[in-house]
Amino acid sequence: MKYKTFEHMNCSLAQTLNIVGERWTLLILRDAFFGARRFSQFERNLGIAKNILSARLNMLVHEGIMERRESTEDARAEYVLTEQGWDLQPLLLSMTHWGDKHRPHPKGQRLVFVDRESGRPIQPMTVRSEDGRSLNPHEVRATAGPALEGVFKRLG
Amino acid sequence: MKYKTFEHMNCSLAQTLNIVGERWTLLILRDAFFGARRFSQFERNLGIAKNILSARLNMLVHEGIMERRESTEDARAEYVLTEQGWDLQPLLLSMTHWGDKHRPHPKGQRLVFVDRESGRPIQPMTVRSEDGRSLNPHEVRATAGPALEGVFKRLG
DNA sequence: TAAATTTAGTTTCATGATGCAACTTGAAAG
DNA sequence: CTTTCAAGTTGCATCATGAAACTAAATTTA
Repeated sequence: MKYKTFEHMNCSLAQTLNIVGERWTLLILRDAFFGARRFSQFERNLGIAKNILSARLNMLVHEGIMERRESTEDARAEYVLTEQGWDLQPLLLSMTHWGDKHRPHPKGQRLVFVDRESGRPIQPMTVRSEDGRSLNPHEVRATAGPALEGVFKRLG
Repeated sequence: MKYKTFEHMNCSLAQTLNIVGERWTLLILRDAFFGARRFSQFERNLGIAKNILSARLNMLVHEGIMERRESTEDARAEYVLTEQGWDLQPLLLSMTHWGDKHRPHPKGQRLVFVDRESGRPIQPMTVRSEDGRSLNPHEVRATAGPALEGVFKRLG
C-alpha cells in the first residue's frame, strides 16, 4: 500500500484498516480460518493472481498476522494464523453477519457459525453494555480516551 | 470498483467487502457515526481528495448505506446514515478494538465507547455462544447453511 | 451592491496498484 | 530422465488513486 497511508491518523480503526483494508486480505484470512495453509489452496479458492497473493501473504507475515512455516513433511511452506490473526475473527464475523442480513442469499444463510463443543449456532455479533445488555447503534457514544487527552475533537 | 469484483462469490463476507472494502469507505462511515454530514466535513477530517470523496459518497448512497438529503436551512446537501449504515457499527467497533489491542497508542485507548445512558464503557466485541458465554476464536466452527446445501466445501 | 470566500462538486493528468500471462526453480512422480 | 506440480518472480497493459485546476452556486464581507 504505497497509496495514502492511514498510519498518521491517531485512530485505532485507521491502524487496522492500514493492514486489512486492501483488496483480498480479508478473503485470504477467511480461508485461513477455514483451514487453508498452502499457497495453491488460497490461489484456487479465491481465484487471485499469484503475484498479488504473494504480496499479501508477505505483508501478513510482516505484520505478524500470519506465520510462514516450513512444512514438516513436504518441503513446501505453510501460512498459518498467529494469535493476532485469530483475534480478527470478530471482525470477520461482523462482516459476515452484515452481509447475511443486508445482502442475503435467497435460500438463507450461506454459512452458519457454531460453538465447536455444543454444535449450536453462535449469537450474531452485537454491541453490549457493561452489564450485558445488547445496545443498538444509537445508544453508543464515543468519548476521548487517554491517548486523546487535550486533543480537540467533535464527537457524536 | 472495476477491478475484480467479489460479487459472484457465494459468501456474505465477500458481499460486504464488495461495498466497504475500498480505501476510505470505512473512514467516511466512522466520521458519519461521529456526526459528520457535510461534504466539507468529511473532506477536512479525513484529508481525502474531493473526487474520491465524491465517488465514495455516491457509491454509499447507491448501496443504501447513506442517504443524500437537501438541508432544510442551508441549500447544501447532507449525507446521513441509513439503518443499513448504522448496522455496520459492530464492524467498525471490532476493527477499533483490534487496533486498540494490537496497534495501541503508548498512552492507552484513543477512543472509549460508552453506553449513552449510563456513560459506562461498553464491552469489547466478542463472539458469544447461544447461552452467552464468550468464545475464543478456536472454539468457533463454520458449517454450511441452507444456501450452500449440496455444495462441496472444506470447512474448518 | 460588488467583491471575495466558501461549498460542493467535475475534469485532467501523472503515478501507483492490480491482474493476466509467461517465465523460473526446485522437488517429486512416472 | 522427462514430465508435472507447487510456489513463486517478472513484464506489461489496464484500472484506480490523488493532486491540482477549474466551475458554479450560495453566502459573507467590504
